[in-house]
Amino acid sequence: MQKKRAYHHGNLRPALIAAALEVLGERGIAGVTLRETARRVGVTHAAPYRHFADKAALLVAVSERGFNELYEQVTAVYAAAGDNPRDKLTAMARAYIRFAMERPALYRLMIGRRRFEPGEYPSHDEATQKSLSALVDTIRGGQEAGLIREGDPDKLGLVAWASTHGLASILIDGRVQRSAVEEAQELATLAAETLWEGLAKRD
Amino acid sequence: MQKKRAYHHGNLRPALIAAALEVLGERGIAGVTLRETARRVGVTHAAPYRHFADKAALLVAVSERGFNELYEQVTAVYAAAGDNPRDKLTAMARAYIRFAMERPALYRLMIGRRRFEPGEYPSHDEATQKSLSALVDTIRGGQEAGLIREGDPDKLGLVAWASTHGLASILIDGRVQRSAVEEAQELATLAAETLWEGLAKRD
DNA sequence: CAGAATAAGTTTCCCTTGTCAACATACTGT
DNA sequence: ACAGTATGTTGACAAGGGAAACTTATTCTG
Repeated sequence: MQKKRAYHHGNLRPALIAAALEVLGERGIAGVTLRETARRVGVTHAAPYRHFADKAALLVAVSERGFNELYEQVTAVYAAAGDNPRDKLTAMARAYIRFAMERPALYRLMIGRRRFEPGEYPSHDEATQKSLSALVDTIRGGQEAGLIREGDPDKLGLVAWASTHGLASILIDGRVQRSAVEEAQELATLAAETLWEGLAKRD
Repeated sequence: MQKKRAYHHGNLRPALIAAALEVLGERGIAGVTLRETARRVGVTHAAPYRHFADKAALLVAVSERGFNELYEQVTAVYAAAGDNPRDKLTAMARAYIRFAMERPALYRLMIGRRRFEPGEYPSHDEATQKSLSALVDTIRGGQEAGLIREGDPDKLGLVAWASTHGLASILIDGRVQRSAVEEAQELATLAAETLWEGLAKRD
């Protein structure tokens, strides 16, 4: 069944998302073009409009997939790490940084200036939220265990996320030389530990 | 002298930078177009090429200006804050966040994916470095005063910068509701204090 | 099972943009 | 004055996003 690809592709939407992801990896975010994406799937440049309102919608879909993958990776290490909130935090930071380092363009797409109003793509919002929940959970857990100081867990979570995201962002944008994944992991650990100390409850 | 604008503009280069900065503020980074910029200055669409190799070069020039302004604002509060490194750090973080909140598109341009190879625009590299020096200086100062733990000041500075930049980035990309400048300042303070605690030397 | 809807692609067009080449004009130094 | 050089202008091109009109498959009804 050589899938001669009749008039109808069959499942163009996911195919487009995959192709866009591919282009994203090869040429970066500015290199993602509706036409090139369509080309790769073997369809004309206007075909995508049957599945996405516009280019932004396609990018949002790609971004959403990215968040889902990030979620999986982060929760995996979250579960694998011991009960110690500190270890969980460090493990998550490392996984987060690793994700960003391995797929910089995707990460930038996900985290960069949002291309839509909140509520416009509910499933994307949801995927974003999910990805961050483990972090806030950890902080809440640390507070309950008396290890982390009092304070709105959402705000503390924001601070925690910010420091990790900031490091990822700086690393992938090459504003710093040490951009090898391994060294990045060290820095992730350093940042996570610094963060933990900063959040810790003082006796 | 109505500056009928003869054939020669006179100082097109700075005018273009200013115009681009204006467009950047109004329409965001994607809205900055060579043609629109030229239009605002009252010059034809190809004129900019006499002063900038391409669009990227213009954006780099704008970014450089941004870094110089950031530098001024940060060093101003750095100097104004007392001798206490902790206060200096907090003041700088607040100034940094304020800058980003007030000119989000410019900040994104400055800090986003770099559009050139290191060394390609030396003066830009320099402006970037300068802007961050105060931060590393503060950390070094804190170490000398025995307030901050040992460790490579550059690495600690990177962590410090990361947490501030991360917060700025999250705030301006609207991934969080509280985006008013005032509330952002509170978060900046929280982040800076957390950071300080994380960096502090334990007895 | 025959149509009629409808979904999914395709062709054509249009407009904007970045960039380049060829041409025009103002300034500068001699 | 005038050649040479900056600095602008015109015109052309290709690539992209997007819209409209047209074409095929699929699917749903009676």
